[in-house]
Amino acid sequence: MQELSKSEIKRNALIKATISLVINNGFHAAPMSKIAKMASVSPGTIYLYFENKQDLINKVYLEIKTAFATHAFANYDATLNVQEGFRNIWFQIADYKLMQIEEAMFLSHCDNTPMIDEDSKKEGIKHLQPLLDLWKRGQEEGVIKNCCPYILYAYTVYPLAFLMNAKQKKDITINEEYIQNAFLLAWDSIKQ
Amino acid sequence: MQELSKSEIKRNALIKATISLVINNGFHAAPMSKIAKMASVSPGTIYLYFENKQDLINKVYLEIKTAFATHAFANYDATLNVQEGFRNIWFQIADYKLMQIEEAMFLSHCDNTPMIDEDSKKEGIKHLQPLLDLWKRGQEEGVIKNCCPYILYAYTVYPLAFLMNAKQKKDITINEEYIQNAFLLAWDSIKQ
Amino acid sequence: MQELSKSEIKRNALIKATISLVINNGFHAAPMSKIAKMASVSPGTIYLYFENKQDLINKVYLEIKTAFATHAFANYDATLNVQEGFRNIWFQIADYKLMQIEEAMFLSHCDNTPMIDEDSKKEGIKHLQPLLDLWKRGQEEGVIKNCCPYILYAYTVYPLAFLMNAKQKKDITINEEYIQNAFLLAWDSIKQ
Amino acid sequence: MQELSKSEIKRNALIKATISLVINNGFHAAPMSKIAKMASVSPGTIYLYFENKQDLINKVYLEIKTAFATHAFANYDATLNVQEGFRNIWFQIADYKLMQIEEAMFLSHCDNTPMIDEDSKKEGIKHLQPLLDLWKRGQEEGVIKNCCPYILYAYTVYPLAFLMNAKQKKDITINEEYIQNAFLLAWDSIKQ
DNA sequence: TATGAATGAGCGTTCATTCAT
DNA sequence: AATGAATGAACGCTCATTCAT
Repeated sequence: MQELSKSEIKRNALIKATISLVINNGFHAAPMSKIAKMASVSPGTIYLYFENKQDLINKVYLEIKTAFATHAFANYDATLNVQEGFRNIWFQIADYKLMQIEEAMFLSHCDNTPMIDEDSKKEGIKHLQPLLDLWKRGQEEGVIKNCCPYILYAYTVYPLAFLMNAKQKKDITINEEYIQNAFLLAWDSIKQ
Repeated sequence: MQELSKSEIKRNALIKATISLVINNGFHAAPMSKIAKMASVSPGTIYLYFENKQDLINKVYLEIKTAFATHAFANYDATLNVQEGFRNIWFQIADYKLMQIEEAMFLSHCDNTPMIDEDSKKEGIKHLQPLLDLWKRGQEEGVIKNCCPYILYAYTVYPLAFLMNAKQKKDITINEEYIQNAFLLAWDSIKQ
Repeated sequence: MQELSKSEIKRNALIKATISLVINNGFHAAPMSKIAKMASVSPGTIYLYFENKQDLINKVYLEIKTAFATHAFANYDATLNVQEGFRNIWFQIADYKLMQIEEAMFLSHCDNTPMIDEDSKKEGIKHLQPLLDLWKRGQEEGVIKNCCPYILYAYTVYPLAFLMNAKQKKDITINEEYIQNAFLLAWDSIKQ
Repeated sequence: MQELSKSEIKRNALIKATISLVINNGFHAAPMSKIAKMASVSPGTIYLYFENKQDLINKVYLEIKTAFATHAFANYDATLNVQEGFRNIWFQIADYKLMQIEEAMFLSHCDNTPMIDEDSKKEGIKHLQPLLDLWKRGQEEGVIKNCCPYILYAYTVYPLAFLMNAKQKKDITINEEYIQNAFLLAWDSIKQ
C-alpha cells in the first residue's frame, strides 16, 4: 500500500472527525473547533483543506458516496444474469451499510436533510449507473417489474438505511440469516 | 368545525412555521427568530407556548406523528382480512406521505437525525401498534413472511419516504397508477 | 388594629415578595414576574402600585428604613443620659437587625450596592437624626470621642450588619450574652 | 518589573473593566458586552479567558482577595507584640481599603450580595489566617477581649468598608488624622 | 504550511413593560 | 382595579471564519 503524505493524513483525519461528530449529534453539534480538535489540528488548518464548512461537508459526502459505490460494484461482473448480478450488488451494499456503519449513517443523514448542496447530491447519484443499467436489462428480459428506478431503489436499497438505523439503536441484531431474509424481500419486491 | 381561539391560531402558526423552516433548511437553520417572524409573532411569544426550542421540536414531532397515525388508521377495520387490511393502511399512509408532504418530510427529518429526544421518538412509535398487530395476525395465518416487524416496516412504509423526497425534488411525478405500482412492490415484498 | 384595604394587602404582599426574592438571590434574580407570582398578583398589577422596578425597590427601601428607624427609637427617651440613651437605641437596632432578619438583610444589600437611587438613600438616612443628636450631646459632655458621625456609625451600628450576615450563613449563633458582648465593643469603641 | 504578555494585558483589562462596571452599577448592570467594550475587546474574547460570567466574577473576586491579603500582611512580623502587630495589619488594611478603592468596593459588593459562589467566598476567607492567629495570641495574653473572631472582625476591619463607601460618595474626606482616629476606635473596641 | 487568538454576527432565552380586555 | 398575553430589546454565549505570526 502507498504511503500517505502528511497532508493526506490530516485531510483524512478531518473527514473521519466530521463523520463521527455529525452522526452522533447532528450537523448543528459538529462545530469546526471540535472537528479540528478531534483531528488534532488547529481550526485554521481546516481552511487550508476546505473552503468552508459547507464545502467540507460536501466533500465528505462525495468521497463517502464514491467509496460506497466502489464497494457496491467491487465484485460485480456485467456478464452475470440479472438475478445473480442484483444479488451480487445488493449484498455488497448491505455489507457496506451494515459494516461501515459510520459512513453509511453519514450518507443517510445527508440524504434525509438539506445538509448537502443539491448539486453534490446529484453528483453522488451518478455512481450508481451500473445498478440502473442492470435493472434496465432486467426489465427488457422481463424478470424485473416495469417500474421507474426510483421505485426499485426505494424497495431494495433504501430499506437498508432503516435497518442500519435500527441496528445502530440496538433495536435489532443482524446476522447472516437476517440479511438473507432482507434480500429475499428486496428481490420479491422487484421481480416480475 | 369549531372556531379556533387566538391562542390556538398562534400555536398552529408556530408549528407550521417550524415545519416549513426545518424541512427547507434543517434544524440548525431554523432559528427561533425566523420561526417567530414567519408566524408573525415576537420571539418572546414562542416561550409562552413552548418551554424552549427542543420542546417546540418535540411537540411538533409528537403532534404530527399522532395526526399521521390517526390518518393511517382512519379507515381501518380490524375485521378485514390481512391483505385488505394492509392495503387499507398502506394506502392511507401513502396518501399522507405524498399529500401532507410538509408534515411527512418533517417526520422523515426527525427520524433520520438526532433532532428529537429518544424519549419522544419512543412515544411516537406507539401509535403504529394496529399495523404491528395486523402483521402478527398475517404471520399466524401464513400470508406474511416470518420477519421481524422492522424488516416489514423497512420494505413497506419506509420506501414511501424515499418516493416522497423524490417527489419533493420533482425527480418523479406521482399519480394513481404510480401508487398502485408502489403498493404492489410493498405487498410482493412481505407476502408469503 | 386597623383593617387593611384590599389594596394595602396587595401592596404589602408585593413588598414582602420583593424583599424575599432580593435577599435570597440578589437584584438580578428578582424578576417582576416572580415578584408578582409570589404576591399572587398579575405582573401588570405591580404597575398600578409602583411606577417601575426601580421605583418598587426604592419604595421598599424607604419603607423598611422607616420601620427600622421607628423600631430603633421606639423606647428612646431623650432625657436619658448619653450612655443609657445609646444603650437603649443600640439594643433596639440590634434587635431589629438580628430578629427582622429579612428586612435587615435587604437594607444591607441596598446600602452596599447601587440598587437604590442616591436620592432615596439620602432620604433614608434622615431617620437617624435622634442618634446623631445623642452623639453630639455625648461629645459636648465629653463622654463620646470627638469623631464625625460616620466613624461613630461605622463602629457601632455597621458591625451589626456583619454579624447579621454571619448569623444568616449559620457561621455564628447569637444569644443574649453574645449581644451584650457586642454592645460592650460598640461602647468601648466610641466612649471617651 | 517584568513585561506583561499581550494575553496578560487583555486579561487585566477585562478584570479592571469588570470591577469598574460592577461597583458603579451592580452585577446586573455589568453585561458582558459592556465589559468587553470597556476592555477594548470583542465579547467572544472574554470566553477565551474565563469560562462564563460567573467564573469571571469569581476569579476577579479571588484575585482581589489575594492581593488584599498580600497587602494586609506585607509588613507584618509575627514577632511584634500584639498591639503593634494589630496596628501594623490594620493600617495596611485601611491603606488598601481607602487607597485601592475600586478593588475594595468590589470586595464589599461581593461580600454583601449573592454574586459569588459560596465556595469562592470560603476560599477567599482563608487568606486572613495570620490576623486570626494574632487575635488568638492576644486573647491568651489577656490584651484582647475574649470574643469570637467574627465580632473582632466586625468591629475592626468591617467598619472600614463603611468609611470607604462614605469616602466614595464624597460624604467624608479622609486624611492621616482621620485614619489614626479610626484606628483608635478599632483598638479601644477590642482591647481588654 | 500551520497555528490559535481574536472576531462579531447571530443564536436561544429572559424579562421589564404595555395594553386590550 | 386587575389581568396576563404579548412585546422586543438586551442578555449570556457560541462558533464559522480570519489573519498576524
